[in-house]
Amino acid sequence: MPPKRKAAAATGSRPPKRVASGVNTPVSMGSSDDEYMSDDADNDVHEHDYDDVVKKFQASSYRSKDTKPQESDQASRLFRNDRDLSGLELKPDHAVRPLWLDPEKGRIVVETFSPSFKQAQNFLINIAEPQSRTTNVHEYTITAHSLFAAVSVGLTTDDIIRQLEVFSKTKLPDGLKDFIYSATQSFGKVRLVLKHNRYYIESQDASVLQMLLRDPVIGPARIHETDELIQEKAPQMGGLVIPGTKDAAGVKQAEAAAARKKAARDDDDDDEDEDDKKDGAEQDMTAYLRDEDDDDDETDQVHSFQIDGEKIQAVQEQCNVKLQLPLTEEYDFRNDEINANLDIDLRPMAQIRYYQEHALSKMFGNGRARSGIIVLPCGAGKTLVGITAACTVKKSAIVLCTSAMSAYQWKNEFLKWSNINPDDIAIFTSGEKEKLNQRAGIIVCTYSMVTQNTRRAHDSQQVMDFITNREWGLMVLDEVHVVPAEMFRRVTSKIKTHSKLGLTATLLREDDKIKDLNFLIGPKLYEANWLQLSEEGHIARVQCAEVWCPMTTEFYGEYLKARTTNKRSLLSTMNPRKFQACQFLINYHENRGDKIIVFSDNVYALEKYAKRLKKPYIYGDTPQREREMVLQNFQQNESVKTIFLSKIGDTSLDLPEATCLIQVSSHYGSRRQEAQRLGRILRAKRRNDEGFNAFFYSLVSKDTNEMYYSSKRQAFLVDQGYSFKVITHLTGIDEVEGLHFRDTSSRMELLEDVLMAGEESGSVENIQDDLFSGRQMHKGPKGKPGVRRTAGALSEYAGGKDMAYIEYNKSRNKELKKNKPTSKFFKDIQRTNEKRKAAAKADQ
DNA sequence: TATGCGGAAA
DNA sequence: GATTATTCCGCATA
Repeated sequence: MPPKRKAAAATGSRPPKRVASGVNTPVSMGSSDDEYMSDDADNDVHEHDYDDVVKKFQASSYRSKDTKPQESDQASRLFRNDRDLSGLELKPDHAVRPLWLDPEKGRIVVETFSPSFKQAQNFLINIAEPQSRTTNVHEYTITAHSLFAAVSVGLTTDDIIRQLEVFSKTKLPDGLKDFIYSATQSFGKVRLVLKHNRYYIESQDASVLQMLLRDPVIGPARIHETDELIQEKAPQMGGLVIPGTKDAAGVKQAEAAAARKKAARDDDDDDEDEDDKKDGAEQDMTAYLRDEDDDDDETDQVHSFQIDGEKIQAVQEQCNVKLQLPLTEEYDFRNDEINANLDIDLRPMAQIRYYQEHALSKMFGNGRARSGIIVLPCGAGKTLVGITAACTVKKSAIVLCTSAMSAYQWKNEFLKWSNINPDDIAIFTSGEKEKLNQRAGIIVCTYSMVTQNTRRAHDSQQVMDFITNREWGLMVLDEVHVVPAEMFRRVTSKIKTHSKLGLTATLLREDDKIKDLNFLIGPKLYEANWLQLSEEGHIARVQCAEVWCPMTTEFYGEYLKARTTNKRSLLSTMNPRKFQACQFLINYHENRGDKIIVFSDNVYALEKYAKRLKKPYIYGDTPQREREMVLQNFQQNESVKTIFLSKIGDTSLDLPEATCLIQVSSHYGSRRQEAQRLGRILRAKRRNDEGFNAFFYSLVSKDTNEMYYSSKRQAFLVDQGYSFKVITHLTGIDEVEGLHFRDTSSRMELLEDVLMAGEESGSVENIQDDLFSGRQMHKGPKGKPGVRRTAGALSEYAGGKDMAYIEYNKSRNKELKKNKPTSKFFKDIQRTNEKRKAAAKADQ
């Protein structure tokens, strides 16, 4: 039975204000939070309702593991027929409405061919998680987090309900409605603020704070100044101009500021919708955004208590995940008198694109800086978004990136797009430690520099102190999908910042940590549609294809015999037919005038392919100088049309010349890697040429594991709307001049070579063998390719010995795991194992 | 230049 | 269904 909702409730009417006099005032969350509850006596009933609804939806859509359905529910489920949509009457004009709502799962299906699709999409992107986007139908899910994101960008509960109602083909199911009401009630009530280098939890409703203080995690995190809550006047706000927007470029600031408030809200719909004719129903839709400032102006008092900066993450997690009461982080930077202003503005030449403006207006929509994540495809101008954000806040900013190289690029972009004084921006990496003397400035550094926990070089310690001891206005986290990792998440607790902006192209990880970003950084504020951007010419159009290469009989025979996955993957990568396909494609595209990048994760294969085709290649061990030389030649030298890259090239290598991409081997099924590789060619310089197309080939050996991985990897891109063509035969491949491995003997030669390499990387035998032969390991990538070896009696001995070693560690692992099953611990054991192995090797 | 650490992945 | 174990890569430091 769906929980009842109190009718009077609905609209934004404010609950009677409660101000607790002391810590001891008991208060229940249900009552204090519930705007439509006026009667305290009903508390229990309502609390139950709330739980029930939330649980129901969590169970189905968000965290199915955490909730056990009640037994009564389970039974009733059997008799109920939820899939029967006959109860949900279609509206008479359902044909023009694009949404199907699944009441049970919080799932929303939108028809892309509907006349109001664009509007619906714009709206859905705010309130729901995209699940898949295919040609005719896109699928979204409403979760507590997606609703939080919606509320954070300024939508009210009513807005959400009303819009859903308008777009839906059916009457809005009560269950869904209740869920939205329940979940959104608590949002935006509690803020995390940074003042004078201290963190405070702040709310207009003191009773909520009292409730938080009784929480076993949050309570102990409090720093007691007094037992009383702090009370102060709530800040006021005014208009704001984001630099680089049409408004800012134009006339007077004052005028613009006034207009801006309106524009920030209307933009959402108007920009793309101009081409659509609006009927009555749709006009409703554009009027939904409320005046966000109203809420805050009504109240003049806020209450707060201080919490330990060290425990921020735990508190945030507790609030977000356990209590369903996410902490809002908003930085009222214009009224920040304490931190020095930074003299920075966008150069007049910098005109930001509409989707960048959209993204930024989500962030600054109410005149303050909200923390959150912006998702844009590679090459769509993430950097410029970050820079514009910094120019809006005009306070000290810290930019974190994954590599030293990208730190360097960030600095250059800042100098290019903004008028910042070169003295006010510094790079902090192991290679470069520039000093920043000003009161306000920008530091660009790598994640690892900040997260380093072991002893530091002297000067690096100094800079680190400088970073940790001050208050930052804005922290930009580039490639934010790396942050959930155990190590990297430390940055958010170490550095004190008022607002955080996460940037990424692929909000994906293969583990389930991505949702941690919700409390580590903030909700997702904006996500662009790849296909739409490429249709509009902001990123390149891409033809994706999967080339199926049959295995040669010799190779497939060995493939079936192979024991280790290692050997198997090597065999399928080195499949001569695949090599030929690669050669053919390179040949074909070089003649077309394309610049080609070939990716191979396997270093051995990379080297073989590149050497045989006489192309330059770069992998991890390639010295910096050689890298630069190769890259520069690729960009500028006509005769260098193709380069080979290992996974070194996955991220943050800017190669705007590349127009064609061939993937030879790609370990495993990482969707993120696939997407990021595709990103390498999205910024192709020639993308705006008439009829220009970039190409993305994935070479797959038939009937091997690669087939399975390949489909997994493509999942993300397919969801983004890319379609993969399958090519089973490359016409004209036999006419290629100098095609390798035409005859059996050369193929056998290759096979032998591969088998030997396979054994070597198969790990065990070669160690002994090498010592036996008395030869030094060939210098190469971690001793992989090179010296030839045979396996014999000795290697059996070695293998046996090694097995004993492995067994030993296995049991030890188990033992240790009993005591402390954390993955961190497990990792440490692995490390010591590896070390021991290396030591054992050295001993002999 | 070599070492060690941490991350990503099925 | 949770767990596993190996490989490569990049950064920071000595």
